[in-house]
Amino acid sequence: MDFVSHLTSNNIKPSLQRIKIFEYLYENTNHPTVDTIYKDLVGAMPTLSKTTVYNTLKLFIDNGITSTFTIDGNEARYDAIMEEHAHFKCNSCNNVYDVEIEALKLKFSKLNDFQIDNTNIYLKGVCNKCLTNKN
Amino acid sequence: MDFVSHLTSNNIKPSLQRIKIFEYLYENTNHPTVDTIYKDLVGAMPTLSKTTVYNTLKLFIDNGITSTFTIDGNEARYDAIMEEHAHFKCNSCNNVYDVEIEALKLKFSKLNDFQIDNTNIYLKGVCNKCLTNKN
DNA sequence: TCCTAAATTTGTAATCATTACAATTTTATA
DNA sequence: TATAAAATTGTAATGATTACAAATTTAGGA
Repeated sequence: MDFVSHLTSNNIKPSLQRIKIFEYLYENTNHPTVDTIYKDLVGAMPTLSKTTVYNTLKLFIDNGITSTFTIDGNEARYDAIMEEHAHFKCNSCNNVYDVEIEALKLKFSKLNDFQIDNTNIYLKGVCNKCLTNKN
Repeated sequence: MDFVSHLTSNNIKPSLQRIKIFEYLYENTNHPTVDTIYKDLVGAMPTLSKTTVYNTLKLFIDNGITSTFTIDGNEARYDAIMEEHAHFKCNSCNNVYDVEIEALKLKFSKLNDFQIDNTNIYLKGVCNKCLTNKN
Protein backbone atom coordinates (compact mmCIF):
# COMPACT_ATOMS: atom_id res chain seq x y z
CA MET A 1 0.00 0.00 0.00
CA ASP A 2 1.51 3.30 -1.14
CA PHE A 3 0.09 5.75 1.35
CA VAL A 4 1.34 8.87 -0.40
CA SER A 5 -0.33 8.07 -3.69
CA HIS A 6 -3.45 6.92 -1.88
CA LEU A 7 -3.71 10.34 -0.29
CA THR A 8 -2.89 12.33 -3.42
CA SER A 9 -5.30 10.32 -5.55
CA ASN A 10 -7.98 11.32 -3.06
CA ASN A 11 -7.11 15.01 -3.24
CA ILE A 12 -5.26 15.10 0.04
CA LYS A 13 -1.87 16.76 0.16
CA PRO A 14 0.44 14.19 1.77
CA SER A 15 1.97 15.98 4.72
CA LEU A 16 4.01 13.94 7.17
CA GLN A 17 1.21 14.02 9.77
CA ARG A 18 -1.38 12.88 7.27
CA ILE A 19 0.78 10.04 6.01
CA LYS A 20 1.56 8.79 9.50
CA ILE A 21 -2.02 9.02 10.71
CA PHE A 22 -3.37 7.18 7.71
CA GLU A 23 -0.64 4.57 7.93
CA TYR A 24 -1.55 4.05 11.57
CA LEU A 25 -5.23 3.66 10.78
CA TYR A 26 -4.53 1.28 7.97
CA GLU A 27 -2.33 -0.95 10.06
CA ASN A 28 -4.34 -0.82 13.27
CA THR A 29 -7.69 -2.32 12.43
CA ASN A 30 -8.85 -2.30 16.03
CA HIS A 31 -10.95 0.87 15.54
CA PRO A 32 -8.80 3.28 17.54
CA THR A 33 -10.09 6.43 19.20
CA VAL A 34 -8.54 9.87 18.70
CA ASP A 35 -6.79 9.53 22.03
CA THR A 36 -5.26 6.18 21.13
CA ILE A 37 -4.05 7.45 17.77
CA TYR A 38 -2.55 10.52 19.35
CA LYS A 39 -0.79 8.67 22.16
CA ASP A 40 0.63 6.05 19.84
CA LEU A 41 2.01 8.59 17.37
CA VAL A 42 3.22 11.42 19.58
CA GLY A 43 6.33 9.44 20.54
CA ALA A 44 7.60 9.41 16.96
CA MET A 45 6.23 12.89 16.21
CA PRO A 46 6.74 14.95 19.36
CA THR A 47 5.15 18.12 17.98
CA LEU A 48 1.94 16.34 17.03
CA SER A 49 -1.18 18.02 18.34
CA LYS A 50 -4.43 16.29 19.17
CA THR A 51 -6.21 18.98 17.17
CA THR A 52 -4.25 17.84 14.14
CA VAL A 53 -5.50 14.31 14.69
CA TYR A 54 -9.07 15.60 14.78
CA ASN A 55 -8.54 17.81 11.71
CA THR A 56 -6.86 15.08 9.76
CA LEU A 57 -9.49 12.47 10.49
CA LYS A 58 -12.20 14.90 9.47
CA LEU A 59 -10.32 15.51 6.23
CA PHE A 60 -10.04 11.77 5.63
CA ILE A 61 -13.74 11.28 6.23
CA ASP A 62 -14.72 14.19 3.96
CA ASN A 63 -12.59 12.69 1.21
CA GLY A 64 -13.96 9.21 1.71
CA ILE A 65 -10.88 7.29 2.83
CA THR A 66 -11.89 6.81 6.46
CA SER A 67 -15.13 6.00 8.24
CA THR A 68 -16.18 6.74 11.77
CA PHE A 69 -18.65 5.26 14.20
CA THR A 70 -19.43 5.28 17.91
CA ILE A 71 -19.96 2.06 19.77
CA ASP A 72 -21.43 3.34 23.01
CA GLY A 73 -22.14 6.97 22.47
CA ASN A 74 -19.02 8.20 24.19
CA GLU A 75 -15.91 8.18 22.01
CA ALA A 76 -15.74 8.20 18.23
CA ARG A 77 -13.79 5.37 16.61
CA TYR A 78 -12.07 5.43 13.24
CA ASP A 79 -11.55 2.90 10.54
CA ALA A 80 -9.63 2.84 7.24
CA ILE A 81 -11.81 0.00 5.99
CA MET A 82 -14.45 1.57 3.78
CA GLU A 83 -16.35 -1.58 2.82
CA GLU A 84 -19.62 -1.59 4.70
CA HIS A 85 -19.44 -3.86 7.71
CA ALA A 86 -20.94 -4.19 11.16
CA HIS A 87 -19.22 -4.04 14.52
CA PHE A 88 -19.60 -6.38 17.42
CA LYS A 89 -18.56 -5.32 20.89
CA CYS A 90 -17.97 -8.00 23.48
CA ASN A 91 -19.34 -6.92 26.84
CA SER A 92 -16.87 -9.20 28.58
CA CYS A 93 -13.49 -8.37 27.02
CA ASN A 94 -14.58 -5.06 25.44
CA ASN A 95 -12.99 -5.94 22.12
CA VAL A 96 -14.63 -4.66 18.96
CA TYR A 97 -14.80 -7.12 16.09
CA ASP A 98 -15.71 -6.63 12.44
CA VAL A 99 -18.71 -8.54 11.15
CA GLU A 100 -19.72 -9.18 7.55
CA ILE A 101 -23.11 -7.81 6.56
CA GLU A 102 -23.50 -8.74 2.91
CA ALA A 103 -26.77 -10.53 3.51
CA LEU A 104 -28.09 -7.65 5.54
CA LYS A 105 -27.36 -5.04 2.95
CA LEU A 106 -29.60 -6.86 0.53
CA LYS A 107 -32.45 -6.89 3.01
CA PHE A 108 -32.07 -3.21 3.72
CA SER A 109 -32.04 -2.23 0.09
CA LYS A 110 -35.57 -3.60 -0.19
CA LEU A 111 -36.91 -0.91 2.11
CA ASN A 112 -38.67 1.47 -0.21
CA ASP A 113 -39.80 4.21 2.12
CA PHE A 114 -36.36 5.74 2.29
CA GLN A 115 -33.30 6.28 0.19
CA ILE A 116 -30.62 4.69 2.32
CA ASP A 117 -27.18 6.21 1.90
CA ASN A 118 -25.53 4.83 4.95
CA THR A 119 -25.95 1.70 7.03
CA ASN A 120 -24.65 1.57 10.55
CA ILE A 121 -24.89 -1.58 12.59
CA TYR A 122 -23.43 -2.59 15.85
CA LEU A 123 -24.06 -5.60 17.96
CA LYS A 124 -23.31 -6.25 21.57
CA GLY A 125 -22.99 -9.50 23.44
CA VAL A 126 -20.28 -11.97 24.33
CA CYS A 127 -17.64 -13.27 21.96
CA ASN A 128 -16.84 -16.95 21.57
CA LYS A 129 -13.53 -16.62 23.32
CA CYS A 130 -15.15 -15.24 26.46
CA LEU A 131 -18.00 -17.73 26.27
CA THR A 132 -15.50 -20.59 26.23
CA ASN A 133 -13.34 -19.24 29.04
CA LYS A 134 -16.30 -18.70 31.27
CA ASN A 135 -17.05 -22.48 31.42
CA MET B 1 -51.66 2.45 29.69
CA ASP B 2 -51.49 2.61 33.49
CA PHE B 3 -48.09 4.19 34.06
CA VAL B 4 -48.08 3.71 37.82
CA SER B 5 -48.60 -0.03 37.66
CA HIS B 6 -46.18 -0.29 34.76
CA LEU B 7 -43.50 1.25 36.95
CA THR B 8 -44.31 -0.74 40.07
CA SER B 9 -44.48 -4.01 38.18
CA ASN B 10 -40.95 -3.26 37.02
CA ASN B 11 -39.68 -2.58 40.53
CA ILE B 12 -39.67 1.18 40.18
CA LYS B 13 -41.23 3.25 42.90
CA PRO B 14 -43.66 5.59 41.12
CA SER B 15 -42.63 9.06 42.18
CA LEU B 16 -44.22 12.01 40.42
CA GLN B 17 -41.06 12.71 38.43
CA ARG B 18 -40.78 9.11 37.30
CA ILE B 19 -44.41 8.92 36.26
CA LYS B 20 -44.23 12.13 34.28
CA ILE B 21 -40.98 11.26 32.56
CA PHE B 22 -42.18 7.83 31.55
CA GLU B 23 -45.50 9.22 30.40
CA TYR B 24 -43.64 11.74 28.27
CA LEU B 25 -41.44 9.07 26.74
CA TYR B 26 -44.39 6.83 26.04
CA GLU B 27 -46.36 9.55 24.31
CA ASN B 28 -43.51 11.17 22.44
CA THR B 29 -42.17 8.53 20.14
CA ASN B 30 -39.85 10.92 18.38
CA HIS B 31 -36.80 9.73 20.34
CA PRO B 32 -36.26 12.78 22.52
CA THR B 33 -32.95 13.79 24.04
CA VAL B 34 -32.45 14.57 27.73
CA ASP B 35 -32.55 18.24 26.95
CA THR B 36 -35.86 17.98 25.09
CA ILE B 37 -37.44 15.94 27.86
CA TYR B 38 -36.26 18.39 30.49
CA LYS B 39 -37.40 21.49 28.64
CA ASP B 40 -40.81 20.05 27.87
CA LEU B 41 -41.45 18.97 31.45
CA VAL B 42 -39.92 21.76 33.52
CA GLY B 43 -42.89 24.02 32.79
CA ALA B 44 -45.30 21.71 34.58
CA MET B 45 -42.73 20.69 37.20
CA PRO B 46 -40.72 23.81 38.00
CA THR B 47 -38.43 22.11 40.50
CA LEU B 48 -37.40 19.41 38.05
CA SER B 49 -33.65 19.00 37.70
CA LYS B 50 -31.85 17.79 34.63
CA THR B 51 -29.91 15.43 36.87
CA THR B 52 -33.21 13.81 37.80
CA VAL B 53 -33.95 13.26 34.15
CA TYR B 54 -30.57 11.55 33.74
CA ASN B 55 -31.04 9.49 36.91
CA THR B 56 -34.55 8.47 36.01
CA LEU B 57 -33.70 7.43 32.48
CA LYS B 58 -30.81 5.36 33.77
CA LEU B 59 -33.18 3.70 36.22
CA PHE B 60 -35.66 2.97 33.42
CA ILE B 61 -32.93 1.45 31.28
CA ASP B 62 -31.56 -0.68 34.14
CA ASN B 63 -35.06 -2.00 34.74
CA GLY B 64 -35.73 -2.66 31.10
CA ILE B 65 -38.57 -0.27 30.33
CA THR B 66 -36.60 2.19 28.22
CA SER B 67 -33.91 1.88 25.58
CA THR B 68 -31.28 4.36 24.48
CA PHE B 69 -29.26 4.92 21.34
CA THR B 70 -27.17 7.61 19.71
CA ILE B 71 -27.75 8.57 16.12
CA ASP B 72 -24.65 10.61 15.42
CA GLY B 73 -22.40 10.13 18.37
CA ASN B 74 -23.37 13.37 20.03
CA GLU B 75 -26.56 13.22 22.10
CA ALA B 76 -28.23 10.14 23.56
CA ARG B 77 -31.83 9.55 22.58
CA TYR B 78 -34.45 7.64 24.54
CA ASP B 79 -37.30 5.42 23.61
CA ALA B 80 -40.07 3.68 25.54
CA ILE B 81 -40.53 1.17 22.73
CA MET B 82 -38.63 -1.93 23.75
CA GLU B 83 -39.33 -4.08 20.70
CA GLU B 84 -36.13 -4.24 18.67
CA HIS B 85 -36.26 -1.85 15.77
CA ALA B 86 -33.95 0.20 13.62
CA HIS B 87 -33.77 3.96 13.23
CA PHE B 88 -33.56 5.96 10.07
CA LYS B 89 -32.36 9.55 10.12
CA CYS B 90 -33.18 11.75 7.18
CA ASN B 91 -30.21 13.94 6.30
CA SER B 92 -32.54 16.50 4.78
CA CYS B 93 -35.24 17.08 7.42
CA ASN B 94 -33.30 15.52 10.33
CA ASN B 95 -36.30 13.49 11.45
CA VAL B 96 -35.68 10.09 12.99
CA TYR B 97 -38.05 7.34 11.89
CA ASP B 98 -38.60 3.85 13.25
CA VAL B 99 -37.91 0.95 10.90
CA GLU B 100 -38.96 -2.68 11.26
CA ILE B 101 -36.13 -5.18 11.40
CA GLU B 102 -37.83 -8.52 11.83
CA ALA B 103 -36.17 -10.01 8.78
CA LEU B 104 -32.80 -8.71 9.87
CA LYS B 105 -32.98 -10.18 13.31
CA LEU B 106 -33.27 -13.61 11.77
CA LYS B 107 -30.17 -13.05 9.71
CA PHE B 108 -28.19 -11.85 12.67
CA SER B 109 -29.18 -14.75 14.84
CA LYS B 110 -27.46 -17.03 12.37
CA LEU B 111 -24.07 -15.58 13.20
CA ASN B 112 -22.43 -18.20 15.32
CA ASP B 113 -19.17 -16.57 16.30
CA PHE B 114 -20.83 -14.42 18.91
CA GLN B 115 -23.66 -14.48 21.37
CA ILE B 116 -25.61 -11.43 20.35
CA ASP B 117 -27.53 -9.79 23.18
CA ASN B 118 -28.23 -6.48 21.59
CA THR B 119 -28.75 -5.27 18.04
CA ASN B 120 -28.36 -1.64 17.17
CA ILE B 121 -29.03 -0.41 13.68
CA TYR B 122 -29.33 3.00 12.25
CA LEU B 123 -29.63 4.10 8.70
CA LYS B 124 -29.06 7.47 7.15
CA GLY B 125 -30.28 8.87 3.89
CA VAL B 126 -33.25 10.83 2.62
CA CYS B 127 -36.88 10.11 3.47
CA ASN B 128 -39.59 9.86 0.85
CA LYS B 129 -41.16 13.12 1.85
CA CYS B 130 -37.94 15.03 1.22
CA LEU B 131 -37.26 13.11 -1.98
CA THR B 132 -40.66 14.12 -3.33
CA ASN B 133 -40.41 17.77 -2.31
CA LYS B 134 -37.00 18.16 -3.88
CA ASN B 135 -38.38 17.50 -7.42
C1' DT C 1 17.54 32.20 -4.00
C1' DC C 2 14.32 35.11 -1.78
C1' DC C 3 9.63 36.79 -0.88
C1' DT C 4 4.98 36.41 -0.18
C1' DA C 5 0.58 34.12 0.13
C1' DA C 6 -1.72 30.08 1.09
C1' DA C 7 -2.03 25.88 3.48
C1' DT C 8 -1.09 23.26 7.50
C1' DT C 9 -0.16 22.55 12.17
C1' DT C 10 -0.40 23.75 16.81
C1' DG C 11 -1.97 25.27 21.59
C1' DT C 12 -5.37 27.29 24.27
C1' DA C 13 -9.79 28.33 25.39
C1' DA C 14 -14.68 27.43 24.79
C1' DT C 15 -18.59 24.28 24.36
C1' DC C 16 -21.60 20.71 25.43
C1' DA C 17 -23.26 16.26 27.13
C1' DT C 18 -22.77 13.61 30.98
C1' DT C 19 -21.37 12.23 35.69
C1' DA C 20 -19.93 12.85 40.62
C1' DC C 21 -21.20 14.26 44.74
C1' DA C 22 -22.99 16.37 48.65
C1' DA C 23 -26.97 18.79 50.45
C1' DT C 24 -31.83 19.11 50.65
C1' DT C 25 -36.31 17.29 50.42
C1' DT C 26 -39.56 13.64 50.43
C1' DT C 27 -41.22 9.13 51.73
C1' DA C 28 -41.88 5.13 54.54
C1' DT C 29 -41.81 2.89 58.80
C1' DA C 30 -41.50 2.17 63.66
C1' DT D 1 -44.13 12.07 65.62
C1' DA D 2 -39.27 10.69 65.03
C1' DT D 3 -35.93 8.62 62.35
C1' DA D 4 -33.77 6.30 58.57
C1' DA D 5 -33.83 5.43 53.84
C1' DA D 6 -34.83 6.91 49.29
C1' DA D 7 -35.33 10.41 45.90
C1' DT D 8 -34.45 14.87 44.12
C1' DT D 9 -31.77 18.76 43.37
C1' DG D 10 -27.86 22.08 42.28
C1' DT D 11 -23.20 22.75 41.60
C1' DA D 12 -18.93 21.40 40.25
C1' DA D 13 -16.04 18.20 37.66
C1' DT D 14 -15.00 15.44 33.63
C1' DG D 15 -14.04 14.36 29.03
C1' DA D 16 -14.67 14.54 24.09
C1' DT D 17 -14.93 17.75 20.59
C1' DT D 18 -14.76 22.30 18.31
C1' DA D 19 -13.46 27.27 17.65
C1' DC D 20 -10.05 30.14 16.85
C1' DA D 21 -5.97 32.62 16.40
C1' DA D 22 -0.95 32.26 16.32
C1' DA D 23 2.99 29.91 14.54
C1' DT D 24 5.05 27.08 11.19
C1' DT D 25 5.59 25.03 6.82
C1' DT D 26 4.94 24.77 1.87
C1' DA D 27 4.57 26.34 -2.89
C1' DG D 28 5.11 29.51 -6.67
C1' DG D 29 6.69 33.62 -8.77
C1' DA D 30 10.08 37.45 -9.13
